[in-house]
Amino acid sequence: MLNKSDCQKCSNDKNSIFKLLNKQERSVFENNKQCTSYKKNEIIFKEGDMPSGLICLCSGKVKLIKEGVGGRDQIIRMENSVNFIGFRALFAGEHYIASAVAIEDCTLCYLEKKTLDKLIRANGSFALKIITILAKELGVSNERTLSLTQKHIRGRLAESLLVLINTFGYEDDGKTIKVYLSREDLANLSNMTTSNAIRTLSMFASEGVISIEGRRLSVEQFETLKNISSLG
Amino acid sequence: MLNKSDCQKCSNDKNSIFKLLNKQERSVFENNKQCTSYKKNEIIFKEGDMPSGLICLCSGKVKLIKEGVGGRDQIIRMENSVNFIGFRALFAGEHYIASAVAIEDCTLCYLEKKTLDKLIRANGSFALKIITILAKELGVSNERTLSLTQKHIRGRLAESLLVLINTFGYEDDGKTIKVYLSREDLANLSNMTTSNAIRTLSMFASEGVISIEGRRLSVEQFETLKNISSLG
DNA sequence: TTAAATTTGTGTTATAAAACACGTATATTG
DNA sequence: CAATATACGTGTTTTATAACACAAATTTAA
Repeated sequence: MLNKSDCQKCSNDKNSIFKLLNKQERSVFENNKQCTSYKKNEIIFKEGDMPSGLICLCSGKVKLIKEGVGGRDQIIRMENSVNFIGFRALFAGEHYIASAVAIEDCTLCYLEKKTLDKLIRANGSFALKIITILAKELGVSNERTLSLTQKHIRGRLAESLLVLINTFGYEDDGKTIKVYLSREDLANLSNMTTSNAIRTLSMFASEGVISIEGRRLSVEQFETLKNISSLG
Repeated sequence: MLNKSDCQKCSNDKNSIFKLLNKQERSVFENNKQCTSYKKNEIIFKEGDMPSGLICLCSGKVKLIKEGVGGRDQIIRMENSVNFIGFRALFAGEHYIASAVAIEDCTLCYLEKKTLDKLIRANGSFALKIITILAKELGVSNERTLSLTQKHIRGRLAESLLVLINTFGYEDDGKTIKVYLSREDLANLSNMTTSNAIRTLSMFASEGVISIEGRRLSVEQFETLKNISSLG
C-alpha cells in the first residue's frame, strides 16, 4: 500500500469528477481513499470477481479484456490515466465482465462503494456526472458493436488505431501513437486473428498510411486512416 | 396528445423507478408528464435527432434500429412496456444513435429533461437507480458485442430468440414467443442476412427445437436452444 | 551466451456466411 | 377483385477471413 500522497491525480486532474464535490465531501473522499500500484502485465482484477469499490487509474495504462468463444479474447476497452476502471460492474452491482491488466506500471486509488454511494446521494451534480459518463460509454459500446460486426478488416483495424490515438495521443513527434501493443492485442481490439492484424498493418505501412518500427506505430496519413475506417 | 389518465402505467407499474420518489416529487412528475401514442410502424424518434426529454413506453413494443454500413441495419435493442426508450442519448447529452420504431400500437409518456434533472438532483436513491440501470445496460451491450462478433450464425440466432423470450415472454400456451417479427428483423437483431435467418430458423424447426407458423415462433426445446446459443 | 519461448511475418487452404438469383406466398392497395 | 408490393423460401456462387503451417526475428530465461 502506498502513501496517500503518492496518488493525488485522481482528485487533482483537470477532468476529475471529484472537483464537483464541496470541501467537506472532498475530505470524506481524501480520508477514505487507498492507494496501490501494479507492475506491467499484472492483473488488477479478474473477469468474474466482485468489485468492492471504485478504482481510479492515477498513472499508467490498462487493457480491459474479456474471454471470448474458444479462447479468442476480446479487448473491450483501453484506459489511460486519469480515469476509472471497473466502475460499470460496481454501479450495476454485478461481477466484473472483463479483466483489467496493466500494460504499463500503474498506480491506482480505491474508494469503498459505501463511501461512494454516500457522495452520490449527497451531491446531485456528482450523480448527474456519473450518469453522463455511463450514458456516453453506452453510446461508445453501441457504436463499437456496429463497427466490429459490419466493417471489414481494414476498417476495423483503422478504427482501432483511431481509438488508440484518441485514448493515448501522440508522442512528442506528433505522429507516433503513445501506446505499445503486441500484434495480438491489436488483433483482439479489432476482432480479428493475429495474422490478419499483422498482414493488414503491413498493408497500411506499404501504402504509406502508417510507418512501423516494431511496436512503434506512426501515423503518416491521418485523413486516409479516417477514410479507411469510415468506408468499412 | 392524450389525456394524462390514459398513461398511468409509467408510475404505477410494479417496477417503476418513480416509486422511489416521495409524494411531493411524485406530483412534480405527474403534473409535468405528457402522454401520446403511436401506431404500428410509426417512427417515434430518428437516429440523429436530439432528445428533449425522458420517454416512457407505457404500452406496446418498440425496436431500436441503427443504420449500418451499406444499408445493413442493426437492431440494437427491443423494448417492451413499461420501460424507457432513448434515455441513453438524453443522459449523455448526445443525439440519438438509433431510431425507435413502434412494432405495435404504443402509448408513451414524456417528461422534460429539466424536470427529470431536478428529480435526480433532489433524490439520491432515484439517481442511484438510474446509474444502476445504465451500468447494467452497458454490461448487456458489452456481452452482445462479444456474441455478435464471435458466435456463429446458429448461436447468434438462438441467442436472439432467448433475448426475445426474456424481453417479451410467452403467450398463454407457455411456449410461443410474445412478439411477432419479420425474418428481416430477426436477421438485423442477429447480425446476419435475411436469407440466413430464414434458413437457420427452418433448420431449428426441422431439428424440433422450435416450431414455426408464419411469424409465430414456439419454443419446443428451451434447453437445446440455450445450448446452441452458448456453444457459439 | 546459449537455449527456450514468444512474437512477428508470410504463404496456403478451408470454410462460414454474404451475395446473388429467382420462384412462391402473403399482404396491401387502387 | 385484380394488381402490385412486400415478405418468405431455397439453391448456387463468391468472398472475406479464419485456420493452419512454418520460418525468422526477438525477447526472456537458464
